Amino acid sequence: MYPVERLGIKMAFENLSEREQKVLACLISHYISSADPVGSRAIANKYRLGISPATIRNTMQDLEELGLVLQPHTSAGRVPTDAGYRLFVDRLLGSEEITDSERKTIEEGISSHYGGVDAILGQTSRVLAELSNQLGITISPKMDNSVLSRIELMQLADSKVLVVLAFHSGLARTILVEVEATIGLHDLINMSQVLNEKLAGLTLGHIRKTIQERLANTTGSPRLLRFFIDNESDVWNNLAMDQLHIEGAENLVVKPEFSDKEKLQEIIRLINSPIGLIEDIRGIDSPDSGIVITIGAENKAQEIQSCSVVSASYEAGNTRGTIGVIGPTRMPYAKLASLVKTAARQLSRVLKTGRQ
Amino acid sequence: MYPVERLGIKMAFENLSEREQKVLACLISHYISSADPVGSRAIANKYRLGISPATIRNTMQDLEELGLVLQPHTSAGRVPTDAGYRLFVDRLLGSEEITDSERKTIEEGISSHYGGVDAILGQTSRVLAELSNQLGITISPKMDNSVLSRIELMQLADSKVLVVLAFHSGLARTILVEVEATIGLHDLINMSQVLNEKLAGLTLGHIRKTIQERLANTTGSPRLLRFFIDNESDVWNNLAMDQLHIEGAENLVVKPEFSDKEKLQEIIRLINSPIGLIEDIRGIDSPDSGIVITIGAENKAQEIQSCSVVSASYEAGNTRGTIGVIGPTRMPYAKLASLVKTAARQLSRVLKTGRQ
DNA sequence: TTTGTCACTCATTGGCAGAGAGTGCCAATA
DNA sequence: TATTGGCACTCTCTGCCAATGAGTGACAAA
Repeated sequence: MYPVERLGIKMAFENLSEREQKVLACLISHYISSADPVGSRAIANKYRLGISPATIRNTMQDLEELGLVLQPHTSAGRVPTDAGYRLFVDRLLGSEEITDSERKTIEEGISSHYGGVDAILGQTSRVLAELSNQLGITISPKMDNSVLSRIELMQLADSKVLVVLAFHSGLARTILVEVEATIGLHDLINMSQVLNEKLAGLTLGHIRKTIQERLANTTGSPRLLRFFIDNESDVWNNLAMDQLHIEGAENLVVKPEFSDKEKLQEIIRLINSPIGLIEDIRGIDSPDSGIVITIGAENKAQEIQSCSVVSASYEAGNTRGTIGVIGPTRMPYAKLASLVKTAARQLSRVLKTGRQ
Repeated sequence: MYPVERLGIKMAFENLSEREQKVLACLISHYISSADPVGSRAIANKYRLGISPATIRNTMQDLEELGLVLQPHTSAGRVPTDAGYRLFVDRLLGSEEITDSERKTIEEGISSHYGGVDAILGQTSRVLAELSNQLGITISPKMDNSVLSRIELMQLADSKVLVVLAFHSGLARTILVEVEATIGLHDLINMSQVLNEKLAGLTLGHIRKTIQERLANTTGSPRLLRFFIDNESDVWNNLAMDQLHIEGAENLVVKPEFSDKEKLQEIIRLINSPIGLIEDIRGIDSPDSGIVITIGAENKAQEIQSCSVVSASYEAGNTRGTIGVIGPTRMPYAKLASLVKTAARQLSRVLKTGRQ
């Protein structure tokens, strides 16, 4: 309640006895695979800690007072709380290397693709979902920091112009614009050149803010220019929206945490229109590109407050993106951490070597 | 079993008495909204047919002998069979107009978008899912029949070339190709021009078959040419693969037909990698662009044999695509038929008027 | 041919007892 | 003083049984 008390609890976290740590670790390990409340006897039998169930019971009572575990009901075993997972992840988590076959799947799955960065990200989220048995997510390189490398205009049949924007990060986006009439080839090339001169080399964020002045005295197709300049068309804001790929909904269906249909429906709805989720996950980027784990209620998005997110960032040109997995808080953190880390590294490598 | 018998049953279908038709129609209507086996009393009470429950029971026995309904167990009401739905759809289906608000949603949801045809199709499947409360699906215009309107090469940083292909149907696709080194601007323009001369105006199917001869004596970047010509790179086959958008998985979660988790998982897996589904749904295109309904086991794909598909085709340039909804056989066919029909019309209109 | 009635079937529900898992507490122990 | 074994207690889960109720099939009457 009061800061002082919270501090007290914090101190207790630090001062957990060896035994309490061990019991907590065993309990969580066991719970992660069983999904059932863990009793003292189960721990005593499965892990040879050299202490009796009665002692474990006493220890578990202490852990419960610290808010690290809880009992669903009086005569049940214990289940970790968010705080328990937090402590486990921060201080008790061993490293668990991925297998050779998993590494191979990552290297083969996350590889150059003529579909470009978008296709690679799609594949990455599929690989993450498959290997983690959770939701696999990828967020495109932060568009606002992406440097526009080229902009090209292409006349289609009728009165349509296809605008192709290529970014240093390797991303390419196309936009279809309706213009007044067929623009002459010469005019189009001319306009392309001017646009490149005025916009190429700038970040999208920069372009968004200064587009009006930059294109103020430009000549060319009025409708095309208006499309670029008018706030109403909202092109630049839309371009700046990062893309999110989520795969693996089928993995959640069979998890006991989602046996409640309402809950399952809610999260599937979130997957299909993940508005807001991007900022939430991005917000937890670590500066040193390490693994970031947010647990349960630590997540801002309402819908995933009983889930955890294991994420890492990757490099793409001069900007970064984020990948990760989402699943119930009961997840194999150590394993997923090394999975996500390996995948992020592989993704950075693929995007860097230009093998894409 | 034998053709003769099948014919017998067919004849019986044709010769259903007025009363049998009415009872079947009532039974199906009721079952569609209740999802519970329908008893004779329920029909007698809800629909004023002027006959007693006992008579209805007799009629239902006849319908069961014809294979149009069945009893899950002895003391239960009746449930329609695939054949029952088939007959209902073919001969008893009234038309049910969509509401004004639904029409409005369709017209606003399926509208021009600077994301091009792909974005419009994505929106269409979302609108279909939302209004139908089932899965909404769209299949891109048949690529093999799509006429290539322009092909453009664009030098990116490093040794990458972005190939942009625009089709008459309004679709645009980009491909990233790794080349030996930076190609001079002049060479690139030159190559673009040659490619356009040799390929523009042809269907993708035509290009696939004749690409080797067509580009045989072309000069330009060897790696780029090899990419286009080599069977190994498989570009053209991949380009020819139609895109499928499916939305609305959240709608299925709460349907009693998918209370079995295995079943739900199976269909969500299908949604995420719908290999084969495209051909199945395409295969049922009607020539006259009307509504096509396939029921239960009529579907080829194993995973949707307890589902029905309501589909219609739309026009895009000089080729066609398909849209529709998928859901359990227990679906409001009349309503969905007019929904899909309206959506297909709107989609054709949007793609035609060049407002995209 | 239609209808009312009656016996019969079968899924569902609620109550209840017993089993089992697990705890908290306490006294004995090392 | 920390640990342990024992024991009473709590709570869930399962199976069983009877009652309920929806629905049918069959048959005789209208």
